[in-house]
Amino acid sequence: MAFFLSTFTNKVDKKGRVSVPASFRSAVAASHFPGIVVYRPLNFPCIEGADMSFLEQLSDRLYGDFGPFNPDQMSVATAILAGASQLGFDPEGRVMLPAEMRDAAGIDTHATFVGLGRKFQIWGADAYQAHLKDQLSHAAEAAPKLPPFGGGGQA
Amino acid sequence: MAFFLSTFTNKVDKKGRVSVPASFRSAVAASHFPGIVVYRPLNFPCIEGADMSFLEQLSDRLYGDFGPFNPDQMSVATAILAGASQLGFDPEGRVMLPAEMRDAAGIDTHATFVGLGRKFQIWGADAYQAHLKDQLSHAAEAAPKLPPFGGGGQA
DNA sequence: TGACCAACCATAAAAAACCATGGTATCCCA
DNA sequence: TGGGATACCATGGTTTTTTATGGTTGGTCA
Repeated sequence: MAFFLSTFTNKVDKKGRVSVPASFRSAVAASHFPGIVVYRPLNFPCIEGADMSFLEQLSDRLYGDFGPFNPDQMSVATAILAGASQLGFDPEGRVMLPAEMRDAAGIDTHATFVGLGRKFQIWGADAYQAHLKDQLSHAAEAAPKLPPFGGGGQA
Repeated sequence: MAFFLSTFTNKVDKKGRVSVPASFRSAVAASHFPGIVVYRPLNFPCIEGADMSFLEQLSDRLYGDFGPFNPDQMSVATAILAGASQLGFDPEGRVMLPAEMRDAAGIDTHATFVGLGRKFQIWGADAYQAHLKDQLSHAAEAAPKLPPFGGGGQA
């Protein structure tokens, strides 16, 4: 499955087009759908995206963990999957962000793409600066509670 | 997974390129991505690096142990993955260190690669001299306090 | 016809590939 | 064992390609 790293800030032109970072494009190139899938996360004022198989896996997991007729599952599936969009690349590797998502995320002239492993986020450039600060201080507390991983050291 | 040993100091040219030690290169050669992945550790003024599967493992482990929307998971993922970069080798085995990382680590003209097993660090050559001194004296005190490990005997 | 959307073309900046070189350690053979 | 040849590695500069970005054109649907 695709893997996303690093942070990139690109410009949104007046037609709403944004270049998807080249490394993100090549990450999803192998996928069945040649583009990205975006949705509104529940907990942050931003857009989240991934390749198609990530959403398929998320769906499978919801059904697997809760069963197909569980109310919690249904509400989460509706909130995420029903609002999702497939965005194809134009010949230059750009996408058009849906207007409602852009508004919801407060994306104006500059969009920041944030690689988070199997998925990524898209923030308004200014909002992300503040968010990053929060996350870093939160991570300092949260990191020791998380399971250790390779290298034998603190990451 | 790749394994890194020894210490090497190489020159950084004015374009920010550094030769990755040959033994580090061959360590990651088997990996899917032909290059290294670097990120800013939380606790030291240096750069840390590993092969791609190290970060994939970290990411998948976070997503596996917690739901995909857990706040602790998200903050750590943001701190590490969003600040990470994939650095591909040029045909001569060099990488371009991102400017912000070079600044954050105080790397000027000479970069010191420090093998630490599953991962490695990159320091400014001068800063590393001081750091090494600290670590050595600290290790002498810390070693006896470590719990015994493998083989059944005292280390 | 007018608004919207998708492809096309152009350009400047940044990144990657290419080519050349000097030094060092290693191998081979007399 | 000595000396030359050789392979490898780190380094520097130049060229080519990619990427991000802006504008323009053509088509489509209401």
